[in-house]
Amino acid sequence: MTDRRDPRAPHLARLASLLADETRAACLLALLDGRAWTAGELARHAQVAASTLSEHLGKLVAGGLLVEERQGRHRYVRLADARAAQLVEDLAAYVAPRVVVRPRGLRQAGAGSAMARGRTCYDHLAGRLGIAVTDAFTERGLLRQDTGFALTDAGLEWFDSAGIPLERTGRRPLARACLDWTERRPHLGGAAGAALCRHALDAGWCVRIGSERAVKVTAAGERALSDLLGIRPEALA
Amino acid sequence: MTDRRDPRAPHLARLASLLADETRAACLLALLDGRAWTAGELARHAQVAASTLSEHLGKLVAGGLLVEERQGRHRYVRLADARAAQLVEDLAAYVAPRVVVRPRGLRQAGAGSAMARGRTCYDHLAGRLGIAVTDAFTERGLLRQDTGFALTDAGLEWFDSAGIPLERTGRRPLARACLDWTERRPHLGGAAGAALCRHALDAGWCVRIGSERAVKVTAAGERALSDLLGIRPEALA
DNA sequence: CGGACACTTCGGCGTCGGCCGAACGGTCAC
DNA sequence: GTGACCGTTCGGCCGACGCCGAAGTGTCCG
Repeated sequence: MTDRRDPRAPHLARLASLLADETRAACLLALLDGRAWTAGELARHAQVAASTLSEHLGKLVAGGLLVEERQGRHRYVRLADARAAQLVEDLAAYVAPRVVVRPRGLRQAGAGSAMARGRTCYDHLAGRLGIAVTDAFTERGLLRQDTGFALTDAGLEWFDSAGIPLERTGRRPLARACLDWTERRPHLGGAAGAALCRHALDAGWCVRIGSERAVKVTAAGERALSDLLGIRPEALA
Repeated sequence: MTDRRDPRAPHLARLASLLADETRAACLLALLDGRAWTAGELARHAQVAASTLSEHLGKLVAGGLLVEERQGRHRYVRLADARAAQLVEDLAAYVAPRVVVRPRGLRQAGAGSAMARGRTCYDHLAGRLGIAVTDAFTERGLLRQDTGFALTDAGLEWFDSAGIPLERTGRRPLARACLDWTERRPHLGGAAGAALCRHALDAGWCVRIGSERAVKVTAAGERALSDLLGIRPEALA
């Protein structure tokens, strides 16, 4: 009979109120690409006055969801850390089923379909590329999804033999399921997903397209993915 | 250069706004025990007028986070499903580090310490009891936490030999890490955690204390946990 | 030094939403 | 039926907040 409110309630409400505004939500979703945006870019993206956005950024930074970096007359902001990104992802995944499925005309949009082919999701790979990698991991017994979500011993060896170092620092789990928005299936996130994505960009397996979060697999990338994971180029088309 | 807001933004903001009120947050946290509360119980718990709470419940039900069940002059509400519970858990876990650690006097509160010993977290076990079970699973190679969070083959066999059926229906993962609020460590959630908790209550391994979410391990429960998982009674004290 | 630019601060406007008490309607017990 | 009880609806109050444009501060460049 403790008819006392939970002490977490005020904190929970304050956190949620940060996300409870459509403009701030749009900013956070945009920042899910993991890169740093200037205040001006975000203002244009969200279609509000610069003054309005400045106040929003103040709240998000004060609330700890974003961190800022001042360079000259620019204010760069990005998601504070993997936890913050995970939070936004979780919320977005919850509402994903309610978002209308985009009608895909055959000749639909180059920009949208590039994003659907491959993109980054904070610091790991997503889109058809992310799913193809996750499927390949699972089929080859490197990743176990049937009883949870974890790398297998063979998976650890794969990273080792591929020369991709896994940082087991901090409390971030090695493997974590991240629900893919366009594919509606989980892909590989966590420290392993981040390491793989970093290596893929460093080694030239894929490159960023324009200033957006979309990525494109290179010819070298197709060879590497085929050799190391048995992924056929068609799976990425 | 798509300076178009993400279509998920409005949905995300509306979902977050449901959690962005302190009174509603207190209700959702209370409902995390997985049971159904009447509107009156919640009003007393949250310390607001019945009329105020009625409106809050209307919003939470309309938003799909709660489901209601009318019985005579009572309106029972509970969390809609495991996804909704997971959502509240995720948010609460995010703010957990900011919640002041309760000063534990030696002779501190019977009610609080009973909750710390063992409780339900939506539909699985939490508190020291939940942690003890999770640790035992991990030490005995039934659960893998070092590379993610998943049951092992030995874990599947354990459930089988213990006569606890695992429902692999729906998309709910078998094992999922749920951050324990009092212990600050992950415990076993997901379908396997739910099945284990259900069995523990059905088989009389533990019983609910009063009307709260706290549970107490019985003598039979101590024997069963010792025999099946090697958990010493001292670990539960 | 002067002008263009990026961002912030401020004042003011309008809206939204949480809160209550009072009145109402449905349910149960005697 | 009569009264106690639980929940809902309504009206009204008030504070919080998102939005803008205008003015101000600091930075970069020629």
